[in-house]
Amino acid sequence: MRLSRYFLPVLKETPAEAQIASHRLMLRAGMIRQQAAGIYSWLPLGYRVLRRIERIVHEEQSRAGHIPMLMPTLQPADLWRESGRYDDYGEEMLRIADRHGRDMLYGPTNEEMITDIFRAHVGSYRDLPLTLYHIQWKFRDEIRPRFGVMRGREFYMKDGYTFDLTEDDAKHAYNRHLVSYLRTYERMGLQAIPMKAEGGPIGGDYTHEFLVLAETGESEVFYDAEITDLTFGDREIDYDDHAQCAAVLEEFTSRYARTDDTHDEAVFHDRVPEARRRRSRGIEVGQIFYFGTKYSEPMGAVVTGPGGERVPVHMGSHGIGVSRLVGAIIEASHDERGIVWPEGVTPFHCGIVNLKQGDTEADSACARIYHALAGHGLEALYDDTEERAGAKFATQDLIGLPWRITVGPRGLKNGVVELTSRRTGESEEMSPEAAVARVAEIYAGR
RNA sequence: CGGGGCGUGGCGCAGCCUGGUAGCGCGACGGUUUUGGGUACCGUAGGUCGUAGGUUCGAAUCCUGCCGCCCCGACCA
Repeated sequence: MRLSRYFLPVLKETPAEAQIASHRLMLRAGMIRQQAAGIYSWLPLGYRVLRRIERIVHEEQSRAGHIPMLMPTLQPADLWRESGRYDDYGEEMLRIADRHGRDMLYGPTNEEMITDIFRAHVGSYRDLPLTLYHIQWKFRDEIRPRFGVMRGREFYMKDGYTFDLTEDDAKHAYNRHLVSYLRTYERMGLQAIPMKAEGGPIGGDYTHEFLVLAETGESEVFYDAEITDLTFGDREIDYDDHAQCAAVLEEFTSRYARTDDTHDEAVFHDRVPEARRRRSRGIEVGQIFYFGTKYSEPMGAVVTGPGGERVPVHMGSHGIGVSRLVGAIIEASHDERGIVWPEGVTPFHCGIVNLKQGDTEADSACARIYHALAGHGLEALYDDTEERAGAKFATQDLIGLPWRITVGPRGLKNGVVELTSRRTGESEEMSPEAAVARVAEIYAGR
């Protein structure tokens, strides 16, 4: 993409309303624009990141054998009356009436709807296990939205629903989700720690939240320092293997790690030596629940078992806050100059800065590099504007592309361009071909 | 929802207390500058002062209602 033809409304000054780094940087980098309290438009750069995160989520869900679908944002109130949550959810649910006066709501989640779909079409234990998920916009009418997309009212979320015949099978579905989530977050360059949590209005007490450690997190967290040494990496996993998934859950949840909701100071002291006790803050980027028959029973989601008996299915729901992740990643990865995107989610793989637009050598070198990168399947943001070098660098640093190739007449005289890492700030001079090859190598396999 | 604050060109702000016909910086646009970390200078455009009403000869400024936004708390994927 040539910057001169792109839509990237960067701001030099920080809008007054932004209090935390991710919100400030998303506004300054032209990623979002607030339309109402807690409601945002996603401008092209922000939209790219959102889509990349979404794609990673889809890929990892697919790997775990989960089936994508799409449910609507607006739901009929009657479904929620069946589960009893129409009243329980309270003011946080946005209620609407259509022209006929029928009660509708903008869905904050989809347990009722998926249960309705299930009961209409699934009747036998032979159809289980089943995991359906979708990625859709949700709305929770927070009393006080803040922190940009980290705590908006409208948010984009992956929510998956598991249906199993027995509690044991449902626990495996839970474990499988935990494993797939570990992979998902790692691909985004994040360490998200599963912590024992509380059910909240979704219900259920078999649940973990995934938290990214950050000063600006909404939750206070307490954990054993050893847990931050764990990584899932690229280990082989068979998602159908109950024992293997259970072992991963054991590995990642056996150490003390809890949010303030479930924290127990006595247990913390008892189980964790003082030197390893950590108290910090975290951003919740996902949560997994097993809640048994909480919805299947009242809503009649039953199947016929092997012995001919009619039994309510065991369910779980599992969420990843896709839009919130954009903010969380920035909270975890930025510096005083701007965002530092992990390679897995960056909106463009590489920036190209032409220091002397209009110089024949520089222009053609930039064009060659741009096309060579494209040949490797890599997208570059080529700054072909008439700005001064300083302004171009400042913009690059702000929007945080992990790699930058700087091209100018001075270097080209010696046959070199400069490859710079956003994260370390280190630059290296090399031929244009070598720079392209290096960037291609960095992204190989991603 | 309780407490506090703010709405003035795209962004950041001054002006309000003490009423007199709207200003600064950044940005945008047109030039000059030819430039390796937000260059300098000249010029231009852009504002129903959130909104409705009231007081007044006269309201951005004083009064009242409403709307919106932000901060602290409670709440929260």
